[in-house]
Amino acid sequence: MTDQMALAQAFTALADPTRREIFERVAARPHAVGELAEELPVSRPAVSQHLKVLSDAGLVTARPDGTRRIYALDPQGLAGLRDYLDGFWQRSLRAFARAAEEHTHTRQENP
Amino acid sequence: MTDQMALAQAFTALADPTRREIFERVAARPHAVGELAEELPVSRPAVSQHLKVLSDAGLVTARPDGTRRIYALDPQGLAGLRDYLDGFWQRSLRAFARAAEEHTHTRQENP
DNA sequence: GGGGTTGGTAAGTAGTAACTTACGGTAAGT
DNA sequence: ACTTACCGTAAGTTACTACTTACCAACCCC
Repeated sequence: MTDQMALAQAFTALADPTRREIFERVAARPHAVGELAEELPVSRPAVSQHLKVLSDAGLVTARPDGTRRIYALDPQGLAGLRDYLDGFWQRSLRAFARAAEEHTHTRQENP
Repeated sequence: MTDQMALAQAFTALADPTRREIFERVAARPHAVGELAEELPVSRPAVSQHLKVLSDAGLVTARPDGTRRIYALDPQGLAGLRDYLDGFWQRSLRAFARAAEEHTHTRQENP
């Protein structure tokens, strides 16, 4: 439930190109808001709003440093996303293997 | 480049709740379009449009069966998504460890 | 071949989301 | 204390997207 919500938020957050760009830069190394705004073709408030979405999705965290706010990656959020995708991946493969097996049986029974 | 495009499409595809629901049902077992439309609170054309997005993202494939079209999961697309996320995860962890190490050195040099 | 399924596409609409400018609020330097 | 730097939020606009109904094409059964 909550995992589903968090996952949906994560996917939604990473769906937007600008936000994914911000996320990747933050993941590479911590960044202040102004730094990101200088490197990107959007205004600083836009970056701020994107960071809020990423933060709500649990993908990044903010650390105050004077008047600046240093945003860094939140490994927990990324780990959760990865774990869910892994589980989903395994479940899908099982279903796939099962379907293939049934298909083989059908073919053996009706060649 | 192309991987980036595909990844963006995959994230965008899975960002929508209805589309993720469709994707999960298709991943569990192959479905026809009408089947999905019956189980979901949206019309059949809506399901068709969602399936087109998922198909363009390389997440599902369609197999004609008479007048019906059976949609099944595309393991390659899911594998690509998983691999990219894994790579991204490892890169991020490395950057994180590096930053932590530098932070430790700083603290040791300036206790 | 006609009637009945099954699905993809076109056109139109309502809701949402990404962006902008403008403003307020907090911390550091002089 | 006053200014300066940095950031988040509010309000408004534009673009996109998810959905609907209507229509058309392809395939199976009689």
